Amino acid sequence: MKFSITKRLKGTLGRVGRIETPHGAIETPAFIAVGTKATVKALTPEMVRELGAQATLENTYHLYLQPGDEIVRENGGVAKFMHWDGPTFTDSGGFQVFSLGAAFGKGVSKVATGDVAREEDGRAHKKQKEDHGALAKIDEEGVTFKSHIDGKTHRFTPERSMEIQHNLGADITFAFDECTSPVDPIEYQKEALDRTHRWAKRSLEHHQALGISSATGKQQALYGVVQGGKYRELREESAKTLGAMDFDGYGIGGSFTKEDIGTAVAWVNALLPEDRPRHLLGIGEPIDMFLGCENGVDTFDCVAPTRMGRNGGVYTKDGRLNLFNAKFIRDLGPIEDGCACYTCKNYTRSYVAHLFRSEEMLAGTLASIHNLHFIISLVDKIRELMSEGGYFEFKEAFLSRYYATK
RNA sequence: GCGUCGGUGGCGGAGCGGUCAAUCGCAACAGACUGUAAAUCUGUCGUCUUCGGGCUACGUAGGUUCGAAUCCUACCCGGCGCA
Repeated sequence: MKFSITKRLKGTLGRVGRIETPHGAIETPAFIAVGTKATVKALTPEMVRELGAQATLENTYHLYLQPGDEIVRENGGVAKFMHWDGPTFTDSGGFQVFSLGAAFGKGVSKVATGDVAREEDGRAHKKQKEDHGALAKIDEEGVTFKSHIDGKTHRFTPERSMEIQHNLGADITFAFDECTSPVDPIEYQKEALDRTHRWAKRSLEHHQALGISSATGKQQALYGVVQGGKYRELREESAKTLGAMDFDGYGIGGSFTKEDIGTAVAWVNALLPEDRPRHLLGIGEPIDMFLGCENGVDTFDCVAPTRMGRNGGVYTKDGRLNLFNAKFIRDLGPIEDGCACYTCKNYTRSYVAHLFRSEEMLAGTLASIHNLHFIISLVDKIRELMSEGGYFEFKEAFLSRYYATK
């Protein structure tokens, strides 16, 4: 992998650049589509390409459990397996340590808002009662967890995650980390951070020992993952510690409070080596794209566009809409006026609302196309303006319209 | 005509003397969703409300009872069976 910076946004940490991987280049900043189980849900790779995605991000935990990383390797690696002809990333499975461990049954989102500690997500709570507790337990060596599919016990260590990711064969991989809960106390955040740093070192050493991907025969890049929650001293310590290691790039892992995303990213990126790309893990609301880009993030990934899309939520320049609302039943306009996506060029809100109400699969497909196109082209626009000027004017106009009271 | 079973909130369908404005589905209305245990989940869902409660309700009309969606009588309507 090669990374080059072509332009900087004056007075900020922001930069415009290019990541070259064995399977193609990524112009940055860029939004990466999430395809956890080797598919961007509801979309074919051709659709994903057409709506503007430059790369996709798959998941180690999910593909290890199903179909198994050996099978993906036999298929020539995850990109070939899923018929995606561009660059790919794989997350390490570290996030699942959080979502199946600390966050299990507590309704704690990675982006905390308000009284998360006391709120209980009904769905997770119900599942917890069925399954009698968290599925993951952490120790110094790694994580023991139960499959959410069949309950069987498995174990991940940094070394194991690297082996699996080498079998999956993505161009860019991540070190095995622990994503803490936003409600964990600072003492635990510190303990987890130190462990994540030891895991980072072990990930890097094992990655180097493994050499080229057994699936593709290509050299893979490895990103270390900065943690530290909302605490500045921990974030900075993490950036310095990992920055001193020989990673190809860096992931910035959550957990933040919503207000702190921009500041936490700035603390970290001020200290990370400038010549290596940074990926902000799992962040994807429109406002976050601005905060990330001007604070030196090069790539993002997030499930929000596709998950929300499947649930009837769509982004527009005038804010988010819920296509299940009665007011759209007879709305003959496109989801978003002036949008160039396939969905908006060909269908009315009325039609897509009908598909959602009648539970037709195409609903999720059309909404996912629009949402991914929306967020990808937003980041594309940001990249263009960071390079050619007009970024701040655009940001102000966009956000004031997006958040205008309707 | 006789017999029999049944008529419950927008729909389906529980309840069969009190704790019933009435379990539960569906539909409807709104909300949540940020490295995907997610085509998932949550709330509201007779009516009025100063959110304490009030009012009207279980085909219709009477009756029994302290008390009825639940028991009795008549009638109306529907399914089935027999003529």
